Amino acid sequence: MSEEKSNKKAIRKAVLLDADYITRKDRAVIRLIMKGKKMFQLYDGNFSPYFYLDGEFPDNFNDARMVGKEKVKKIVLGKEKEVWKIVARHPREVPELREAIKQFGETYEYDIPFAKRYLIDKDLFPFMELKYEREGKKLTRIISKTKKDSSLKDFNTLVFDIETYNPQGIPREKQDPILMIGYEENGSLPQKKKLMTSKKLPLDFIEHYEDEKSMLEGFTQKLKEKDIEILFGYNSSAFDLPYMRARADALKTNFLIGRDSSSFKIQNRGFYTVAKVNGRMHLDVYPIVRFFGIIGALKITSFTLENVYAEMSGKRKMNVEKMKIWELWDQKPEVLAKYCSADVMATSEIIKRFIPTIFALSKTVGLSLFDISSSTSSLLVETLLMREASKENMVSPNRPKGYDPTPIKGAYVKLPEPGVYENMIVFDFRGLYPSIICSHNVDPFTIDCEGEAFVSPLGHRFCKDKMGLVPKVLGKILELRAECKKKLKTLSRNSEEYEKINAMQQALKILANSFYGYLLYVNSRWYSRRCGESITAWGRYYISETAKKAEERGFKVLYIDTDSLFILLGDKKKEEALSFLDSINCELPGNMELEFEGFYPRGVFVSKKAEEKGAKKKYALLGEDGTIKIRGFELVRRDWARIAKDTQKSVLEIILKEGSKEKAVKLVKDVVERLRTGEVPMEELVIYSTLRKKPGNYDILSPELGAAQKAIARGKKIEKGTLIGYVVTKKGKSISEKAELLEFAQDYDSNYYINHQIIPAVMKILSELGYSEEDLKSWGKQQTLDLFS
DNA sequence: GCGAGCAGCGTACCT
DNA sequence: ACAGGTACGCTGCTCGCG
Repeated sequence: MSEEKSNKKAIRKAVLLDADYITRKDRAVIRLIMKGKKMFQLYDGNFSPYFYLDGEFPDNFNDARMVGKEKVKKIVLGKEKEVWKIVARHPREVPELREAIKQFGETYEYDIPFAKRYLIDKDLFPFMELKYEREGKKLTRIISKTKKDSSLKDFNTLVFDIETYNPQGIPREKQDPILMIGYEENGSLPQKKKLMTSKKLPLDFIEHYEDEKSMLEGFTQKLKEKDIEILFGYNSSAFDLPYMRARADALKTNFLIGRDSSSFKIQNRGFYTVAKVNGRMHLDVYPIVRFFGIIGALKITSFTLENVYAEMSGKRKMNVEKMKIWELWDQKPEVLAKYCSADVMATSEIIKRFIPTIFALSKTVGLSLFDISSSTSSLLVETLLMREASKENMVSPNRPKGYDPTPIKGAYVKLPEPGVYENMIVFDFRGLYPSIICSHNVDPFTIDCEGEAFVSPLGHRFCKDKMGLVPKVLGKILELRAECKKKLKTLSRNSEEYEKINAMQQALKILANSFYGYLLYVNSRWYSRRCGESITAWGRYYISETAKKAEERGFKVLYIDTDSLFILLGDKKKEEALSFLDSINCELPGNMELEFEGFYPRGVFVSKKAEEKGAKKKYALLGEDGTIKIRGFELVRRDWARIAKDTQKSVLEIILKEGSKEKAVKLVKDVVERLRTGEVPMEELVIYSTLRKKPGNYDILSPELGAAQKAIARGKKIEKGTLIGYVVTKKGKSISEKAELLEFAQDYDSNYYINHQIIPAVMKILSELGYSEEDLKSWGKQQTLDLFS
């Protein structure tokens, strides 16, 4: 039976992937990106843009851009009201029409993208399988929808990476050719790894092309032939794709990678620019990895492909000097080929790790994979809330116009007494803020109500009888996550099902943890200072109450930070601490729960620099299995030289595991000696720091800015956001004068590294083990070097 | 004109 | 372009002294 060109009504099934809209005869038509056996498009012309007005029109009001209006009953800012639903002629006219109408009252939901509006109104989510009726390419009716358990393996995927000639260091797209295109289809099957290039190389994965032009054309052809549905790259939106298109232009050919033989469009989305390809999903892994970094799910300091792969897998991938790629091509092209191939492999590994969570987020939130890939956590929460608001017949609130810039009072952090301790137990509240929100019905529209209420320590009242939208949505997320966790226990690790549910669980965790921040984010629709400050006030209340009760039970509370509690076991048994835990949990409201985090035979808290007081957020704990948990120390910071970090780490390990001050001092002495004799390689002396502003916008000349300025003078391109890796050299007075990028540094200032890096990093810890104040002072005043000679 | 002392800029970290 | 709490190095200013 032929499906083509049939104008008869037909019933079909296919999976929804994304939606956007096109304009036909001045009308906006929704375009659904679907996948049956193949990806295709379906059109729905029966949907119009609209927004709401809470106010009254003058009788004679007329506007050609307004094609309809009706009174509807809605819940607006928590109150039931009659408002006007105003239907616009075309989405692009909505802003203008709203301008014309806003004088008559408060307008709402005028800034929701049209396709997003469609998905929300129809309650459609990506990866739903739709059973629908169509006439040709027109969708006439959705008969049913079911959530589909799609994952990466259901798609034809291609991961790619290009290498370019760069005799000037940075490749120039008008003249420097693309040398190779490495790619891999459908996961990491070795036989699917290939490399397109114009040199004939004795490697089994080479696909030879006559020249650069035919290689580019071959790539486009490949996407078509293999019917690629998801195209992955690393930083491909900013580099690979634009470069390929520029080369195609220069070579007078096309770069039409879309299913409809279009090219791609660069979209600016907040932080990131992403390249949108029609009819295929292009997903740039770089912004995805950045997202995981920003929310703290991936704790790394640099987001280069090399570093992400190394940190994620613990393996090192083959690397080459970027500046010398052109030389490799000329002299050792097979090395370059292997490198390119290694980049593809690394990208592919990163995809395996992160894309399942992106799928889970997409299914849960209802944004397409492409949208999720450039999303922020606030957008995720907001989309969830808007969808639920729509179901509850609520109008989504507008973003706040003005706000109080003074921050609200946040978490409680207890000042620790510096010292080395034995036998500590750490408890923490499981999802403290999310559980407070749900257990106390914290919502911008349940606040300050009459009647029964949860009263926050600040006196804000959250009513008990009407559940707010925020706790309702968050509660569902928490419930779903609990179900996932339960199911995971019944599954064997490494199974496909486990992976999928684990990814879902991770996605739900990301979402749950984003609600508190969202409520205080100044551009959020549900912004509420009073909710935010109530949450932290409850947080402070519960953690300090718990500490108080621990003290009453005879435990010494060493340290508290936000939701975690460090207690000293003293002469008590572990069981006693655990029964204390139970007693706390009996009294906690709702889904709040204190958890046993761990037992630590030994731990160290240090004092603040140049002060007797303890330092907060800086400690090291030795676990029962011998692992050491380190927080806040210089050694976890990227703006300290590796030599200092490594030394500090060794000192910590010696102190915690062996308790030997002498051994630690000996080690420090050796390092100082190596520094003094110039044996330490430059790489261990690099200090990394980001220029968060434009180089010209600083009031103060910091070392990293000094290094950057000198590099700029030598023709390097350095802009806002660049990570500067510098070495402190001998030349100059101030540190900023001495600082040079690693690549330009000729020598290093051993005095600086000894007195400003090694000594401060280790003295803190050593001083907790018997170094007296006198020792400390004499270290500071005397020639530091003498002490070590 | 110069060094000591200090405030505040700036970054990265913790939960 | 999700929050607030915190440490701390460095710069560049003020101040006191000469």
